Amino acid sequence: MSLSRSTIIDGCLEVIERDGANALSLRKLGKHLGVDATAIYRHFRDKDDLLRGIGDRLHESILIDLPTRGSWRNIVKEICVRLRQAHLQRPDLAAFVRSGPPLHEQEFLLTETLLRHLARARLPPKDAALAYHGLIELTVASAAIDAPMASRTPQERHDIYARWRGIYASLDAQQYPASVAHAPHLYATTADDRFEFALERLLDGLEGLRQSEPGVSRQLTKPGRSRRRTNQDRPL
Amino acid sequence: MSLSRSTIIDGCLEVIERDGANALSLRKLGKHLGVDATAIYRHFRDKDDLLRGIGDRLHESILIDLPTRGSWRNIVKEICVRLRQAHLQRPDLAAFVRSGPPLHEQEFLLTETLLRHLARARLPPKDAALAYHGLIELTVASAAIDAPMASRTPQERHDIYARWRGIYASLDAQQYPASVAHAPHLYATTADDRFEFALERLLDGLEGLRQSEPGVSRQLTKPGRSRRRTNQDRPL
DNA sequence: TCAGAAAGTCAACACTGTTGACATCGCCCT
DNA sequence: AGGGCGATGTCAACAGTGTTGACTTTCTGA
Repeated sequence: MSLSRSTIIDGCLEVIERDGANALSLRKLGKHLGVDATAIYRHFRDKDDLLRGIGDRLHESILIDLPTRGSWRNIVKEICVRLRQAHLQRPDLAAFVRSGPPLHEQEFLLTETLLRHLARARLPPKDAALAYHGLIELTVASAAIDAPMASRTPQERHDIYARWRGIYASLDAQQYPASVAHAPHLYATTADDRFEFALERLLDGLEGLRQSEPGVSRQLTKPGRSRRRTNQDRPL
Repeated sequence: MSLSRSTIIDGCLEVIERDGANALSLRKLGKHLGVDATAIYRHFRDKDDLLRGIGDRLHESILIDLPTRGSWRNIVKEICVRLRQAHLQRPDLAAFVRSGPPLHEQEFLLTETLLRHLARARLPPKDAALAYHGLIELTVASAAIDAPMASRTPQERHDIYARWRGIYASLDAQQYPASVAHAPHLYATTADDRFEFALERLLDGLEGLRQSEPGVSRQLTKPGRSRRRTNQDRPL
């Protein structure tokens, strides 16, 4: 039936689109492709390999047309936002990223790009590596948490968030004063806004690690935690 | 055999301790408890219910003996570290946290405690709520990512990380200069250290949102956080 | 052309969560 | 004390999963 890694992954995405990611089984995929389920094993070592392939496919969209000029902060943010976007589309994607280091070209390119811009921000190499890990973890992870919600309609999301807020608001004010007081603001914005808030704060923290330019007076960098607000960036 | 929700969860933790979390099946659990597998259905509606029970059990350890005095920052950090620890023990735990708001008393208490200390740090309520979401996401999520590694022996982890570093180090230096340059620092510390780095940076960023004490000269707070409005609703 | 590799098929294995029918135990009420 | 009755544990079975080995077909390249 002229199967190939590429056409199989196409089929996966169609099945996932239709039945959800959790419902993807090899037998169902085989039926969808008009092929025996085990034929897939001629192209992928096992299901993990297949899922990884799906992951790589989704990663392709992240780096295309990425602006090469602009503040390091904006570009890093853009990468993270896109990475999150890709992961939101396929909830279970995190399961593979989770399990290991980059194995495909797209992921290597992503790592490279991220590290390059962190170095451009004059983060010491060690900090740049740690920042890379932190950014990836926050991004991928928050996507994994938000994915189930992303698959619902905006109306459903709104209702669900409202209900959750209500749960907090109706707690016993004696026992849970802070929860009641903050209830109006919990789940009050979109999941994307919440992610961007955390991402911005993480980036704020990274700003404090930047080394001053070699030839310039270095009194600008404060040793402790500064809340310097350097790059005033426009929201891409 | 005098089964109960509590003793079953005990058995779960023992099996998980021995065979890893992914290997927990009802039949194996039944054998461990000296009981038919399906007897568990007399106490839990289904496996999800059982896993939720395990989750709640693990959350119990987070707040006990939590220092009540100390800087908001240290306490918040301690909560997050403990929360991460709890989640690392049970990889699949994230799947339920993921799916919703607090459902058990332990989680309400955790939210309350976290919000209280964020308010004590003089974060505006709206920011405190967003900070709460961000801290939870980073913590739970990073735990979900690191969990598979946590179930291995230190020696195995060391070897695996070394291999991953090697992958980056052996990339083509022309095409991936930043990756090669940073290779020695990638996966160079423990996952716990990487998490703490990201957490510290996030906390750094939160420091910048603190309001000055009412009676004190307020020149420390910068007037405008211009960037806060991103205003574009992402489609999802 | 024709050998040999690649690709697809089929049956089977060892698992998984879950359900319904059956047996048993212990507790409450008269 | 005895009768019921619900809670609990047992057993067999179902539908589903990923995966493997042996078999057959198809295609390619020397």
